[in-house]
Amino acid sequence: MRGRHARGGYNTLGQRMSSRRPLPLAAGKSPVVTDSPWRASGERRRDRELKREAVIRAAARAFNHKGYHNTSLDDIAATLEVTKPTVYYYVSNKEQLLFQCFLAGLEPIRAAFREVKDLALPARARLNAVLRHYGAAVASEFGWSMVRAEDQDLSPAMSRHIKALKSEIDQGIRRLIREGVQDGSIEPCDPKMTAFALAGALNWIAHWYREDQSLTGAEIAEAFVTIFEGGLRPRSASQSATRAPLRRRVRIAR
Amino acid sequence: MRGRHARGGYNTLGQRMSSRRPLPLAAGKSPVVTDSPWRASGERRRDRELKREAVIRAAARAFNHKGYHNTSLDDIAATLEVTKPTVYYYVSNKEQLLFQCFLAGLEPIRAAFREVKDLALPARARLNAVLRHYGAAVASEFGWSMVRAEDQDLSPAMSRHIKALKSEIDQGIRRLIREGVQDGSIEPCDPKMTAFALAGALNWIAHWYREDQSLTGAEIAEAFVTIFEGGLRPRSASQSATRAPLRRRVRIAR
DNA sequence: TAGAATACCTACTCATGAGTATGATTGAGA
DNA sequence: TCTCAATCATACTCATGAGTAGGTATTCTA
Repeated sequence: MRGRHARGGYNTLGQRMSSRRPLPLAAGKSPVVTDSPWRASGERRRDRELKREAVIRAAARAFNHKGYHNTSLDDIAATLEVTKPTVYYYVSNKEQLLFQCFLAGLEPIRAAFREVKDLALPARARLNAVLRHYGAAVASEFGWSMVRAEDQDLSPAMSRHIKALKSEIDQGIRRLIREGVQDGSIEPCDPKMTAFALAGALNWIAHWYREDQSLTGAEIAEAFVTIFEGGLRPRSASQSATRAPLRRRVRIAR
Repeated sequence: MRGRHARGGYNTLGQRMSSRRPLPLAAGKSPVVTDSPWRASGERRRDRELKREAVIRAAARAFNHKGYHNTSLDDIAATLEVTKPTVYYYVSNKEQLLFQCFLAGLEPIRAAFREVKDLALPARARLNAVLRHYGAAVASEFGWSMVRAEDQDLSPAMSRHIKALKSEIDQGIRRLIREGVQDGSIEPCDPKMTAFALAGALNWIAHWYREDQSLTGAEIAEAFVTIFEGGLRPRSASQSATRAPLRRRVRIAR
């Protein structure tokens, strides 16, 4: 039932589609909105997988825009210009829908880990590459489903499943950090806390990206990586860090 | 039908608020009072403000535990061992309830800004102090309401209100970063992106803190500040980052 | 001690939305 | 062309939960 989700179908999901009618959410930089495979012509076409993906993508957009609980399956159906039973024809229930969105968003991150696995680079560089993909994924239309979906909304079984997948990513990041500390490319640190900090900063993109799309997800990730790498404390040889000029004790007018 | 909650189950998270006056409740770290003001004795006491705060605290715990949409006002009432109309006697509606939780969580952060305002310290030190309070607030029982509450769940007016309050915090962080860059205590950087990264990492605590309470919120914030300050790239002169040992080279990409 | 104000409860209304039973229609293969 | 499976719609069921109407009990006050 959920067999073919990750095989090769979703790598195109996050990026390009075309449309004629502007949908509620303006999907960012790339001038894109989807049109449903239904609207195309009067005929009833048989493209099960294509339509199924369209349903998932429409759901992702709706969740991203209104949240999971404020999105009804009637809404999603209306977006696609079909009716609710049609949606249920392609997906078993709302929870599955959210889960599929989650998987679609997660896949590029897992791909990034695989891609980086055998690269002849210090671990910090490999970590950075993963983080860039991570940021792009979180800023994608599936970002909400990956990041903001609450495990309380899911059945226990599915909650466990999602937690396992998230944990896999988390462990991957920690592992890269550990390797970096070992090969000297990363300053010694607590891998667990560092992973939390990095992933948190990136995950949070899903909370504000809709408001401010002046940068792409990858660009944001790039900026974050720069910040994390350098650190806030000045690196200049002057060592002004510990002896920065003190302020005068005055109130500064706002 | 949702099962009833155990009566004394939430003690470990409990926090006491300064039961003073109509002042908003704060997410301090003082020890516990879990009992609802109702079940104390058979008599019907008249402590409107105290009871109101108990309602808000119970709501915060429930939201934190099950999410906003999965928490009914009947649930909250059951926790307090009263009925739903009693809850409505103290708060006008569910949205207000969430808003009050939000305010309760936010207050300590605003207080931290005020507290730090006139300190004779470099801006980086003042920023760190704020971030520590920030982390503690996010890990408090009001953390969920501050961080994970979706603006889609709120009326437009209230959404604007909350956004304004959040923006105030954001601007405060950016300001401290700018000051730090000017007084030389912070490495030159983009204040906006840096603020996003810092706040994001800290906000994310609200997503995982329930699962892992091995550290207090302040301790987590402390660890994060250390990471942020130092940066990932090694500072020791001996270990040049760009010259870290390469792994076996299998493939070169990107 | 008799109102009056406060505090609380029982028992509703009503809207929403997930999910389905059932039947109609269409496309593809024979 | 004829059939059957795939596709899709109409029109429901049913559970949940926000919010309320109206009454009861308790405490305060004059």
